[in-house]
Amino acid sequence: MMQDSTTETVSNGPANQNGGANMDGVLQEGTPKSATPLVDVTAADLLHLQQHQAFQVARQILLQQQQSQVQLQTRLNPGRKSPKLSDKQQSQLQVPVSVAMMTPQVITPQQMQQILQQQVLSPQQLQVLLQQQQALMLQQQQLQEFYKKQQEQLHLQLLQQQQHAGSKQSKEVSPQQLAFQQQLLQVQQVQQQHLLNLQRQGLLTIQPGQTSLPLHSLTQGMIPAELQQLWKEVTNAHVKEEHNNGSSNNGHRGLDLSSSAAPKNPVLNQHAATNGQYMSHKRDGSVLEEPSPHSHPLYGHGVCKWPGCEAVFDDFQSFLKHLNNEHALDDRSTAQCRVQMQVVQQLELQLTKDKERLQAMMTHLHVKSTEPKATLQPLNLVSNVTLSKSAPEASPPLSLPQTPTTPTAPLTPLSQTHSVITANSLHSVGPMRRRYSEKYNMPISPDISQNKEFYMNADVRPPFTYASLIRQAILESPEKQLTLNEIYNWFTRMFAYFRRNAATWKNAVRHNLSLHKCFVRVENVKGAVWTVDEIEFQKRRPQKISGSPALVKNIQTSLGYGPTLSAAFQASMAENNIPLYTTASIGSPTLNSLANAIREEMNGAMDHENSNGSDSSPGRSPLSAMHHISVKEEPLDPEDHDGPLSLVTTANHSPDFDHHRDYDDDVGHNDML
DNA sequence: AAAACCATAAACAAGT
DNA sequence: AACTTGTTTATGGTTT
Repeated sequence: MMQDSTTETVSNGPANQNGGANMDGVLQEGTPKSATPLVDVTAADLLHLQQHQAFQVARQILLQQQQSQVQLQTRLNPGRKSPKLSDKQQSQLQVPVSVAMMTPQVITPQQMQQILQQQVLSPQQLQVLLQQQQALMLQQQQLQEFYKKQQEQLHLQLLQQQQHAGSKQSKEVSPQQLAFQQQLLQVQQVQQQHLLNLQRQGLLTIQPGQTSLPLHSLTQGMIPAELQQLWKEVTNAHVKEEHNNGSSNNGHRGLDLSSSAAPKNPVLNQHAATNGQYMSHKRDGSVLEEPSPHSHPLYGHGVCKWPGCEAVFDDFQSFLKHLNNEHALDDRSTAQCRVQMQVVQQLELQLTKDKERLQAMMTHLHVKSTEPKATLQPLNLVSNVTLSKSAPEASPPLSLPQTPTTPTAPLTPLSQTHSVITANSLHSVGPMRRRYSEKYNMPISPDISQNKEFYMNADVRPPFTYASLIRQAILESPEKQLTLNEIYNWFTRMFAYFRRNAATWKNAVRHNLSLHKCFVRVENVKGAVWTVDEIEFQKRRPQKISGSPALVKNIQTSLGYGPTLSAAFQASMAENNIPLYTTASIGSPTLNSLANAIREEMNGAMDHENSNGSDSSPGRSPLSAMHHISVKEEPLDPEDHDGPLSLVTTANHSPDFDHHRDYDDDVGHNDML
């Protein structure tokens, strides 16, 4: 009694972990405005639209990085540089895009290594992944292309305006021009930011001569004062350059992308020196000696590999000089170093993300393969998905036993409804938000059945209440009765999620059993078993869809925000939260990501729902909806018997006639975990 | 705003 | 003594 007074340490554990763990450092919604105070130039309206998108993208990244930077800065320089720094920093932050990007890491090398180690890829997977990456790069390149075009257009417009205005003096331009120039600047800045980001993610290779980026990188490590100064120079020079450029020739501006920030070397344009054949005009001054290691990852193909440098050298000596000279130990270099760390980090994340994506895709495809049949033969599907589960004695009851629940709710319509939940309905999202509460209770079984594999492997919390699940467990049993332990086992067997935090959910199960009238305890020879009183169960107030809102919320929060973010970004953010949960068979990580994807959909899926009044399947889970969505995408998939990827097969999933016994044993081990 | 639900945590008791 | 099984109570969050 007394001794227990100390609150259990466990208490805060699960809840907090689930809920708040990852979200702190990640970006927060707002503050977009500050980044792009675009002036409206009617002429550029169209562009705006396009640019806006680009901005969004860039902004997201920036915000994220800004945050972490500030955070870190404050952590690193609590006292010393603080006065100056914070000062400058603020001004930096004010400059819409300029800086933001220098963000020292947040990941320790060890963490990274850990990540790496945990990601075990088969060669095949790796290959696929690589392909994916390539595709990504392609995308990025296209984006770059797009930027270029934008730039050109802007230049043209600028030119026109100038001509009209008739004045070439940058200082006395019309308000319009000013505005326009501003905009131009911003656009360029954002572009650079974005490009830089891409670069850092290793998605974009900077080519020699593309000084803009390097320069930008340089900025990263600079002392604020210096930086600001430089920024001014650059921007000014840039503007002028633009003017000159515009007025004199628009012909060979082809790839002005670089010139925007690096007016100095118009000659060195990226398209020129792909192979590093160029002589770099980079300022190379005095020669400092600093013994440098022989192995130089920083030197390759005659090019200085220092991030953002790209200087070209004929011989190694020159390079060494350059290295000592340009990349000596100073603020800038260290900053760049940090940046590089971040690059690595980014890559890690990217890799993780894509890997997960890949596996999710595979998982998805696999699942999908079983889906179509569902559409065709709702009932069979269950056994289908359940595959091995050709339970001899219990086959009929097990598949869709819940029928009993509501005579009013015919099975077929039900399953049909399920399949109906397709992209269509999804898109129709509309009016009603959330759940289709009303309606009776649900046959969650179809959902469970259909998503069985998913739940078995993915560390995703099933969107059902404990009560529903317990009921399901009991109903699935041959005799419609289970001991507590058997119920436990069912949970662990059917849901990866319940293979952890046993204490928590088991308590919840017990609690539910006791609490709800619908669960009746029956004394037995061997002890006691639990049964379900359907009537009571039905009595309960119309349940909401997937049970606990808390659950859903939980799920969603654990991943970041769903709805509004672009898929890409969401992904890129989601990865921050990737749990490294390693479980059964294949890839729990994958499944996690699958879950992510699904969750994305969930937001939508859940919304539309109520559309169908006739259906009486409130228990539908978003997940199942998701499933069908996927099915929808590829309606015809006739002979996909086993599914293309046998990956998903699980140990559990083998034939299990007397599965009860089997699992009880198996799970027994797990339980000890 | 209140009621109904749900999830969690936790104290306790009785049995093994 | 340590667990397991059940029962209750309390708290906090969400939906209707």
